[in-house]
Amino acid sequence: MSKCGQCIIKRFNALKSLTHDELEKFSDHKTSLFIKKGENLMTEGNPINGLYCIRDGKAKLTKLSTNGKEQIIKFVKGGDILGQRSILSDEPVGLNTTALEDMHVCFIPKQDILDTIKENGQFSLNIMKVISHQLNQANTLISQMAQKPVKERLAETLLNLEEIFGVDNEGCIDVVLTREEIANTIGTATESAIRLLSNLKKEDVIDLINKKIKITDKNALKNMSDGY
Amino acid sequence: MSKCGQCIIKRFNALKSLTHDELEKFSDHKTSLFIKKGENLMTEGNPINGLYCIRDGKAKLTKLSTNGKEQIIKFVKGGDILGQRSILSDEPVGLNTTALEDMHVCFIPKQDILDTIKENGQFSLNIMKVISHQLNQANTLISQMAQKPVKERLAETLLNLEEIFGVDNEGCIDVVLTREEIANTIGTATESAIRLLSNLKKEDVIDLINKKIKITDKNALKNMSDGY
DNA sequence: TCATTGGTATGACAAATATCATTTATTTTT
DNA sequence: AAAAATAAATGATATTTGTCATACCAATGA
Repeated sequence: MSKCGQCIIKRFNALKSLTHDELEKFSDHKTSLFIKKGENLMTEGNPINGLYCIRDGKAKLTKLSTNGKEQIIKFVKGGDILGQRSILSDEPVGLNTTALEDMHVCFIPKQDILDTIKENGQFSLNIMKVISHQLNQANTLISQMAQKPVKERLAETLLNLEEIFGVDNEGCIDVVLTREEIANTIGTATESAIRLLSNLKKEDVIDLINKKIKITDKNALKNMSDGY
Repeated sequence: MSKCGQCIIKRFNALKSLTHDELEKFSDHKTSLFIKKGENLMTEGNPINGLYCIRDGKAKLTKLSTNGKEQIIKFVKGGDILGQRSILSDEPVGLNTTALEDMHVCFIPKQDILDTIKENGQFSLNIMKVISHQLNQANTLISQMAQKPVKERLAETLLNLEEIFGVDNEGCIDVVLTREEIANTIGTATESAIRLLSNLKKEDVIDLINKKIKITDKNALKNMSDGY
């Protein structure tokens, strides 16, 4: 199995402040796992005993609401780390992590993480920064969900998706989601999401190519997301 | 000014893991401030240079959405600490903190906090726990805002308010909010909030006494918040 | 005391969104 | 390739929620 020291993923996340020795320890203890599209990496309510570092692939983080509907809270991709919140607060996992495509993930045991947090102040601060940033994003999302109508939330979501996943060589947002998943992201009925996407296409703001979405008028979307 | 070592507030929050020397340092550097009802302790977008520890009083944490409406994200009270997210992520303040009644607050300079985080692993972990817990709550709220209809969100909010602020000697939720503030918490129009409160009173689930709300049938509210 | 103000309440109506039904397209299985 | 299953699209309609208008009430100050 490859060494953590050589993994380029670590350059992009909180692991970048680790010393050589700490990386060696992680390397020795880590396990590598492969998750198939549709499978769960973590499940809401379950305990967790380590940190996951995504080497490759995309996933949705979801919550099941009391009425049985799935709410997508967040999307993650290669370079993101998962499980830190649950490890730190010593609470069960809060969100389901479901692979949107086949994933390759590294697992680092909880104790190694906690030891390193105590020893390496900079690593500790980096992890805090990640969580702090996530909290800020979550607060923003609460406000948007509560205040914005569905059309604005859809516009916002499309811009977010392009921001997170980038575009493929045809200019399409580089992730494949079902209409239902888009609806579950913005918190609306699948039919409503479909209708609004159709409207956006008619208004020449987006293009629907195969299973992917291409933003053709980003400014229009930005204005729309702000209610203009 | 009183010493941090004697402050009972510290028993209830992340400050409880501080050593005697650390508390002394905080004591020497801290300043005490009084915020009148309606005034802001922190303002969205502003930089922050320390941690606030609420000794007494209640506040709402809000975000102004692009359409100019206020969204209440969270309520805080004596014993809660504020500003840790912003300090740690080195980002501007994310939420306005507005006093719901006169407040007494202690301010501890940022550098003291950062020094202590590096030196005291347990304090560091406690702060992380606080933020992690907040992130979990925020994620839950996203799901509720996105998936639940207004009536269920109101029921949920009333239960939350009683949980946070407790009840006074008449059994009323011990905080005074305007109808507009309740509406801004659940993300609806003021008139809708008023109407739904009136309905709840007619259904004998709550009682409206002066400016306060008394939950008279908690079970009914719980069921309602779950959509039954 | 009266007048003014801000918060609360309620009705009438409009707009947004969900639900149900049906059709069409796309993918998967046989 | 045909059949079956799943996903997407669209119309019709019901429900929820927001907006506007107006009335009411309670606190406050001249």
